[in-house]
Amino acid sequence: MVEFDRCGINCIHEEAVKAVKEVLFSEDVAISLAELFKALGDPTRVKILFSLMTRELCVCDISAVIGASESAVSHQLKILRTLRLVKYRRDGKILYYSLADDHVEKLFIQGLEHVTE
Amino acid sequence: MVEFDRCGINCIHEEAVKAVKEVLFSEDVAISLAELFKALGDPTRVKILFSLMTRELCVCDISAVIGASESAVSHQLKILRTLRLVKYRRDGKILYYSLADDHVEKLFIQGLEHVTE
DNA sequence: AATATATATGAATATTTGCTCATATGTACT
DNA sequence: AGTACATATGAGCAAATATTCATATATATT
Repeated sequence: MVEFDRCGINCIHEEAVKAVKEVLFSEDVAISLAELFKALGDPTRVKILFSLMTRELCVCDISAVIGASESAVSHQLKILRTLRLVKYRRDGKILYYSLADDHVEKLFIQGLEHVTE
Repeated sequence: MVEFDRCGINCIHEEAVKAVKEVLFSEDVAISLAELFKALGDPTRVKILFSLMTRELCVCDISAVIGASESAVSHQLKILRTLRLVKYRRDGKILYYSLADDHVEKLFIQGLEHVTE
């Protein structure tokens, strides 16, 4: 077994590093989690999602509510769709967007708990 | 009162827009929330935080566990510190980092629920 | 004081990202 | 078929970001 001695005796805690590494999830999971949080990590997307917590809305409504161009909203909605955070139904020319499930709400509640503390 | 008619009758749902706007949190809260999630939205920081879920670790340990340079880890730790996601205690030359509270764990659990579904 | 070590910080750089503008797609209506 | 409208998409650009490298700071040891 290779000794870990890049730092002095007191720095690298060999057992700790090994123990943590054993528990560590896969690289893939880390990346997926980061992607999810990154999607939530933009003011425009936060506002879109928060708007949708109230009720389903079309792109045009969202644009009016949050004060962003329809194109910008559409681009952001694509990201949220890809991550299955929102879904939509079509009614004629209009697409009504809504939250895909209750995960976003739960994450927002947890997040707000941290932010407003 | 100003009529909202940028789109045709069927597009902008005036009552919906007004109702949602009334409920909408402040711009500041949206930005704070986005900042929090953005901090969680990077693979390196996800790995750092996940490592710390196991036990407290020094910078050097974290670097070894996640396979990133100590400088990179230190830079990311600064961001996590600023957002009060991690704290540290000093023991001589070594700084031991740990999670600031249980918010991160809760957010990760919620996030994983969405990702692994 | 001088040296070594653990970590922090600043500058520089390459990549990513969010927006705008122009254009395309899909649906409804005539 | 042709027009209008709601939304999507692609290219281009400015701003943000994560890393590396060099240097600074803080603590311990001699």
